[in-house]
Order: sequence, then C-alpha cells, then structure tokens
Amino acid sequence: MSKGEETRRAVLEAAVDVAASGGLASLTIGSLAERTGMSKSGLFAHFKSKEALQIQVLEFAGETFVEDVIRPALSAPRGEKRITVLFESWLGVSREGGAECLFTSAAWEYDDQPGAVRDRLVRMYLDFNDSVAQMFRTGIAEGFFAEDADPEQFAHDLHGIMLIHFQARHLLGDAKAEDRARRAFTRLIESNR
Amino acid sequence: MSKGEETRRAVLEAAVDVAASGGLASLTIGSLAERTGMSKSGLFAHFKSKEALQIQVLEFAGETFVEDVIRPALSAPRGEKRITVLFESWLGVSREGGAECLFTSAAWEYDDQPGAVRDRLVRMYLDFNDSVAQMFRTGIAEGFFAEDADPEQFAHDLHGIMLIHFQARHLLGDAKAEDRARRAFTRLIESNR
DNA sequence: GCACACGGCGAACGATCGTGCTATTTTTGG
DNA sequence: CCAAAAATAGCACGATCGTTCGCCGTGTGC
Repeated sequence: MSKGEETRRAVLEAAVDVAASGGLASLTIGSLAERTGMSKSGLFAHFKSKEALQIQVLEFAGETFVEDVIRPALSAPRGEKRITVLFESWLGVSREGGAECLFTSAAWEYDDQPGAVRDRLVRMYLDFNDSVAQMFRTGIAEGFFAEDADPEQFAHDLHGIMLIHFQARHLLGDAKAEDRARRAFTRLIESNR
Repeated sequence: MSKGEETRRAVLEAAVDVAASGGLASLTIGSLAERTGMSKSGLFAHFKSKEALQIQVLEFAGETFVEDVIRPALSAPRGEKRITVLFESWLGVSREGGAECLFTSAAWEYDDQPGAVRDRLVRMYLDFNDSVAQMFRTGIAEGFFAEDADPEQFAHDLHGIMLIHFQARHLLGDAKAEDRARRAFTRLIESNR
C-alpha cells in the first residue's frame, strides 16, 4: 500500500469515528486534521472536496458493514440459520455503534438534501435491502419460511426492529434493548414460518 | 399574545422547518434570521443561546406532535380503536415530515452527545413511550389484547415500524411504504390479540 | 546525477458561525 | 399621552469553516 493510500485509510478510519457520533455533516476538515495529526491542507489534498470525503467515508463504512454483517451471514447455512446470523451480527455491530450508527444518522440527515451523498446513501440502502430479501427468498425456497411470505416486507420489518433497537440502546440506554430486539425478531420469524 | 411571544413563535415555526430537513444542528442564527426577515442580534435576543433555541424548538415540535398524534388517539374509544387512531395519525404526520422528522433525526444526532438537548430529547421519548404503553395497557384491560401481552414491548415494536416507514418513505421514496407499514402494524396487532 | 511526481505543510482568502455590546425603534401600562 | 419597558437593529469580535496556492522534502525512474 502506497504512503498516500495508507494515510487516506487512516483518515477515513478517524472520520468514521467522528461521523458515527456526530453525523456525517459534523465532519470538518479541521477537526479531522487535528485528530490525525496532519495539517488541514495536507489532509484536504487527499480528497478534492468535503463532499468527496463524505462519500468516501460512506463507502469505507459500507465495506466495514458488509464485512461484519453480510459476510458472516453468507457464510452461514442457507435459510433460517443465515437470517439469524445476519440478525445477530447486526446486533453485534450496533452494540459498538460504528458504521451502523453512521448509516442511520446519515439516513435522516440526508433524506431531504439532494446531492451525491444522498444518492450514494440511497443506493447502499437499496442494495442492502435486496441482500436481505434475497437471503429470505432463499429461505423460502429451502422450505424454512412460508411460500407466500414477502421477502421485501421481511427486509423492511427486520430493518425496523434494528432501527428501534439502535435508538433504545444508544439514545435511551435501555438495558432491555437487546432482549426486546430478540423478542421482536423471534416473532417476526415465527409469523413468516 | 404579546409581540415578543408572537415573533418567538414565528421563529420557532421556521426553525422546525429548517431543522426537519437539515437536523437540529443545522440550525444557524444567521439563516434563521434571514428566513424570518430579522437581524441576527434581534432574533438572538429571544433565545439566550443556541442551545436554548434548540431546546425550545424541540419543545415546540413536541407540542405539535402531541396535538396531532397523541390527542386524536386519546379522543378515540379505548382499546384497539385508540391504538389504530394513534397509528394512523402518526402515519399522517410522518407523511408531511415536520416534527416527526425532527425528532427522529435528533435522536441520532444526539445519541452520543451529552448535554441539555439530549436530556430533553430522551425525556420526551420516554414520555411518549409511556403514553403508548399506557394506551396498550388500557386495551388489555378492556379485553382487546392478550392478558400476557407486554405493553412496553408493543410500544417498542410500533416505534420500529414507524422508524422504518419514515426511512422507506422519505429516504428511499418507496411508493409502497405506507402499505408496508400497515401490513406490519396489522401483524403486530394480531400477534398481541 | 537530475528532473520529476508525490505527500505534506503554512499561510491566507472570504464566508459564516455564535455571541456580546450599544443604540434605536416599537410596544405597553398607567 | 408619556414614560418605562420590551423588541429589534447595527456593528464588531474571535473562531472556524472549506478551499486555494505556493513551497519543500523525499524518494524514483531515466
């Protein structure tokens, strides 16, 4: 890895941290430079604009999320087991709150602000929904779920469980948050069996 | 209503609009002043600090939400009907995306930033959850829901449906968003019957 | 051995931020 | 109607924002 690429990664790692707790919009070149021990201009040179930085942060976080959530699920046996691994991995990353927190806050930050960042974000969400729906579809084909179950609806409902879980855990500090999420998940699975 | 109170309200109305699309943190005294045709200092004098402004915006939006969602529900007959009215009213305000959008984005903006704004936000969420749980509890007492159903879990699950609905509608622009929300709601009700 | 690209720094820019001060205008109560 | 009080404006401040430009050290290919 070239020196430039090495610094770029280091900056992006710091940026995900910052953006995860304050939102994508709270990313500032200055604070990011201080955090990484670089000069503003030196850091800025790696990204041609702030918007480009934000998009790269999004993509970097996306890779992390795929690695930590999607990949474990795809490594698990098809059907219900795979869905369960997806759910548990998702719970796992939401526990630490890195990429997951970034995506969710970005979803509300940019849901009304057109531009390249929003477009990129929407595409990532759609791709992810498709992945989840596809896993569920496979589960139907393998006989784990009802023939007439709706994969997109399942992806939708599962996502809802994760959203409220994240809020319960991080905003409200609810000690029972994970328990509630599991109960909701169990019922969702059962009603699709 | 005194002149001061009148302008204060006008400012807060504009502020809710701004904050609903860009987040609470995107509120700036300058842009708010321009939007309301006032001078920065004139506007600032109404709120002793930006943090105070943010909290007042939160409270103002809270009153709107109570008026548009809680009150209609409490005016409906106890039990399942009341919960349904709550859900439909909630869908209604989320359609326009004012206070609702503000609260949700604020939840993720401040979930990791201690301070008065966060504290106020948490309290509002807890109060709202209690209200929903209480409506459900009444529904149990009236025989609409299962005796062993969990009111807090119901409030939790319902909130999850609304969160993903809001995302589906506003970020993804999903035409079927409302349909999906209703389906999830129906299933939630049925599984608690 | 030398030109050259690359990574990074320092300084500066115009803009905007939140927030004080001091006037000045407008509203209000008696 | 008049004085007290409240509402608003004007201006300035230090800080920080994103961005640009010119410079410098360091290693690399020719």
